[in-house]
Amino acid sequence: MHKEGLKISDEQTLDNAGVRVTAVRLLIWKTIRRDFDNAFALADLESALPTVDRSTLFRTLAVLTEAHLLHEIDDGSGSQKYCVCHLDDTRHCQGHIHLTCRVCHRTFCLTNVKIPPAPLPEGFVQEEAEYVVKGICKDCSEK
Amino acid sequence: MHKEGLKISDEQTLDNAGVRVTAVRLLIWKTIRRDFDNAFALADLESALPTVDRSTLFRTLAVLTEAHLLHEIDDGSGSQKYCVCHLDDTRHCQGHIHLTCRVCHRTFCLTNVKIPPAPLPEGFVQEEAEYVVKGICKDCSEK
DNA sequence: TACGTTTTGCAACTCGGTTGCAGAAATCGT
DNA sequence: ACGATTTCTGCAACCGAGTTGCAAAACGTA
Repeated sequence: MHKEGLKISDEQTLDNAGVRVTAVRLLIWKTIRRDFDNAFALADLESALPTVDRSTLFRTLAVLTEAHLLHEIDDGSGSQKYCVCHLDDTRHCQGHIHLTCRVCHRTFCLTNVKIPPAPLPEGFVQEEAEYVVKGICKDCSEK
Repeated sequence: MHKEGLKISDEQTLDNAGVRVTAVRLLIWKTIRRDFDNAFALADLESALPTVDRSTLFRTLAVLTEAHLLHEIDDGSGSQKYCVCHLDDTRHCQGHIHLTCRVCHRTFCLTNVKIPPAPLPEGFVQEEAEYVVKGICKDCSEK
């Protein structure tokens, strides 16, 4: 079937995820895909799309997150980050660790490095976990 | 030596950590020790000490953190949390995992559960790490 | 006690996030 | 294609947490 090779349009991506397609949403989604390799904040999207209102961007990010097209990252920077989910299946792409660089302030998803389990005390019911490694990224440490 | 048993005064705790002792700082430190078993936010301290100005609390928290009497936790709640360092040695008590409860919003330190190491990509220089488990704590899940 | 230094309180401000509401756009039924 | 209904968008205003400049108060030191 369409495992690789066949690319679906951005319109279809939204539609498949159950997101109603509008002109503004399509513009936002295309911009995210084009401009942001790594995690980005609402403010980043704001500068990339100065014509669209902040509240619309905010609400659209919520919609895309809800639809599992984005996932949220709390990298400790004080502002919520988002990242495109790069997994084939539509299930939550949570559970991987994130890297954040103290110098360039970029945050990366290590989608293939799952969070190692930790021993929890009796009675605590785990729902999710966040594992963020802070340090200096390859690019910045080489300079 | 004084491993257990001998308790030092709050004044001495501050002094030993290199924090200049003032009436307000002593009050703040005693309040933190008395009222907060778990992680607390600036806002919590504010309600516990309505007589002291927010900016003073804020700056004192920074001083205490700098002196390694507190450590900062980012539990994803959107507000910075602090927790008393319970280790004997004065070295950074970082490196343990934290639990945060979705129901009661309390955050706990698992001081004896170190963050399990994760494989990092070539070139990334790790400095610190944050591992927060989100879920439901014992108290809340038993209800 | 008088001096220089540090701390504190006040006020104001920033920044990211969030909401209510009215107009615009999309959707639906005919 | 049309109006009616629903949803989305932009504006404006607001919120909470954090942060800063500055003058007054507290400290410590001769």
